[in-house]
Amino acid sequence: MIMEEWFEDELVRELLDDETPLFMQLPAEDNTSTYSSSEAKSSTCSNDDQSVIVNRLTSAVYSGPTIDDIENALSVTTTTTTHEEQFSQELSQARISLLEGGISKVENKYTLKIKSCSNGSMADDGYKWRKYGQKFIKNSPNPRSYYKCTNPRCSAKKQVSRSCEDPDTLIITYEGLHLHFAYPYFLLNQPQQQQVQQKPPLKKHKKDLLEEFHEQAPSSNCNVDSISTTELTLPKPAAVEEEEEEAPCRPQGLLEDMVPLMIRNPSGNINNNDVSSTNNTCSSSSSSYRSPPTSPSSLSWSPNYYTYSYNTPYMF
DNA sequence: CGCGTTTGACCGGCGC
DNA sequence: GCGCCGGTCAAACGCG
Repeated sequence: MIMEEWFEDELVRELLDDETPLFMQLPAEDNTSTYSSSEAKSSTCSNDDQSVIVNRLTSAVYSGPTIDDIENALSVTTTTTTHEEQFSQELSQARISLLEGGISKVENKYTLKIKSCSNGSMADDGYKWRKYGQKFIKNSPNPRSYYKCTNPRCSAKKQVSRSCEDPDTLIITYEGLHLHFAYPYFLLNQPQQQQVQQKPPLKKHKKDLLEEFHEQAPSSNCNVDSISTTELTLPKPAAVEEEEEEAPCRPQGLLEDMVPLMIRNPSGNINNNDVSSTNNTCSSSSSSYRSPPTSPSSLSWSPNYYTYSYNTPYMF
């Protein structure tokens, strides 16, 4: 499945970025025990690499690509530049590391196993969810809760249940994407937009991007203080910026943003620093919101249903 | 009063 | 066909 491969590559790409997930970042007042996403961040990829990669990934998707186009764009064997070759190797190596680190792909879902907070609330992944159901699962003493992304344009869902083996471990299964974030990359079908897209995106300073993001999401809550730098580094097509009002495509983050970021460390030593940071963001997932919901869109996506199991020594 | 949660009913898939 | 099970819906409820 091409799209699955794309998401998998995205996952690995995220893992290659040494960035802090939104919900792993400390509040502004307390960032001493963990690395700062903006300061300590030292991506393994250069800006040029990232530009090439992002261009490669995005242009392959939203320009109405054929399967061949996507395959060519994503192929680790058909890269033509040394940058891409290097990144492909990194992708492969990181993928291997992920698998060795206990992450497995099962039935197209992202399944995260994390230690819960003492108060029982789940990890804050930076999105606002609405609980729409709860079920008692057979052979499990713990009910499973069902959440939907509150963004009316987003079909992302997640299920939260407690592990039978360890009551402190939450099992969060993400289904689908926060696709509204990706709209800018999927809606550009017009030639001029495509042309713009295929240009290397203009790199803005992180500060500028941060300000831009704040302008876009003024009502975001505390977590906006620590906006995912992944989002910030993603290029925002100029054409989209110009047409944003007419066709609201405000980024809110991809599922790939939070899941792979949560499992940032492919070698499995996601503890200590990151864990301490999650401690401080241990609020209900419904307590934060990256950006206000926008108008509904008919665009929906059949969930790219990935399963990544991840059992960490998290202590929230 | 608005928003989010709770909870029971309903539905569809699957196995027997 | 029937029952089980997981997922979804929607009315009722609670809270700020």
